[in-house]
Amino acid sequence: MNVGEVAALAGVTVRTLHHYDRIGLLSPSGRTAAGYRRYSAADLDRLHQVLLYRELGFPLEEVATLLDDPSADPAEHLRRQHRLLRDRLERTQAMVAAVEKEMEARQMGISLTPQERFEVFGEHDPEQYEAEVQERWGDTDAYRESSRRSAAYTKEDWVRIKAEGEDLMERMAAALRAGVAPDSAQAMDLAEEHRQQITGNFYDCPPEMHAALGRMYVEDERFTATYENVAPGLAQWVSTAVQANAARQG
Amino acid sequence: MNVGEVAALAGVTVRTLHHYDRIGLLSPSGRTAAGYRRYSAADLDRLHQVLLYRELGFPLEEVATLLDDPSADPAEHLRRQHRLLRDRLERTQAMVAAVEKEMEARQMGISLTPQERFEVFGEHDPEQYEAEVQERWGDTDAYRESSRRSAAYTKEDWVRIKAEGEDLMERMAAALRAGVAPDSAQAMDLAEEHRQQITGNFYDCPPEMHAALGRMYVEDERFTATYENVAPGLAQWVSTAVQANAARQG
DNA sequence: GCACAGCCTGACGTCGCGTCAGGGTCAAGC
DNA sequence: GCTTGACCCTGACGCGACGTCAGGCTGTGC
Repeated sequence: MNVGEVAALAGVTVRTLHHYDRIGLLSPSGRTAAGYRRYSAADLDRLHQVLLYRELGFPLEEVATLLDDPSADPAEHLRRQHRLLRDRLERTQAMVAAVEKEMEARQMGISLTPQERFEVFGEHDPEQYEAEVQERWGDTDAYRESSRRSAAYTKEDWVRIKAEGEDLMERMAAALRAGVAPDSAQAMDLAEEHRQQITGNFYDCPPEMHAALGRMYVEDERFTATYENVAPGLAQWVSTAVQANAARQG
Repeated sequence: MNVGEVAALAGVTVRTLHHYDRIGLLSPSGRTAAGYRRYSAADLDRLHQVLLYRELGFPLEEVATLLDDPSADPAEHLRRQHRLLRDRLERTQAMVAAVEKEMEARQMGISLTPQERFEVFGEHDPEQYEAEVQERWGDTDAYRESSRRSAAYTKEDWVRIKAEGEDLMERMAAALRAGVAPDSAQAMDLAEEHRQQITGNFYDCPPEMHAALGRMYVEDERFTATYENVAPGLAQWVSTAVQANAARQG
């Protein structure tokens, strides 16, 4: 195959292939009399490896040493790629969860600390800056309160959404006080309404995602506090209802 | 907060913050008398947004226009980030699946086409090279079908498929050890079962294609090794049986 | 008052290509 | 046999997003 064909097949530019040739990362196994690059099936194979490692963030020089390592058979590359991809999957999931948490926090009128927000980036020691931040941003509650107000009163939409959320939470609290079991149909309906509210106002939230969110309500003290503030035991009640609803749907 | 502290908190270098200041992407809201950069909570907020969009592959200039767009409220950024992250999640999952597919294929002695391997990269026009693929790699429909079916496979499917394959191989080895002739009806039945297995699990494999596959078992050392590992002489035995079966059917 | 960590502003280097410029090649059609 | 247009070649410069000094000012603890 010629460069153009390979480029189109692999989804890269011709210039990229030229570059890889120049730096010795991927030199086509043949040339025509006129000097045209000719790529063999083995070359395509190598290109595939190159692109995978590149996608995983390796600098090209490192990719070359990896692929030229004679002690590494293809299966080893597959295993490594698999491991790295799964790492990445985990990280992306963590980031998705972080964004969802932030959305949820906004809806509930609480604001996360900078530490929480940056948690998903780089693996620094979470303890390290905690004291300092406390000192600088003052009492975290006050800081949150100020953020809450500014966030709550800027947009009208926001007010409506928040009102809907509070209305639902009130009805959930009422159900709890009335002794409705969290795994009853009525509780699950309320949970489903909660899911619909998220889906309608924020992002598509399938049942499993909702279940994960529900777990957060009891695991994260700030969410717990918000619910407990409305009615004691509500966090656990909602969490159970949400998960029961997810199980019902799944 | 000073640059160094912000840098440590956010997991970036001081130089990066200098850079963001220089290009006007993130200028700290204050400076000390000595010219030290001082970052406020709002600056951290913006930095967080910047890092998220950067992670998602946006060039910095575009990040600036996104964040400076007065018509986009925070919730809109969250929704966009959420959408993009979920896209990325899907893509990564597809890549993981592709690597797993390659691993399983290797173990089963089936090798994938370059097209299948590159599928996960860039969204090139699938029609574009169809003719060429047809010419070079054989029947397109068969390969497309293979991709289609494989795409839907879960991990359990793979386990099952692999187990079926191993079971059949074991019975073939037993037949070989029992002295069953490779061109006997019994051997041909086993070969036919092999063909059905491919057709059921991967792609429609008519007898002629199966015969070609059979030839590969002795011609390609990778396939040969897989079979010979189970029982000496098995590669040749299977190859003969497969071709006898194809002749019987044709 | 001094050591030493931390901050500043240039300014040049690097990586992974993008993007011309200037020129040869190849298959098709007239 | 000649043109046309798509494709290929090799420089060579440009660019984005920083890394990495260099040379000098600042702020804090002993």
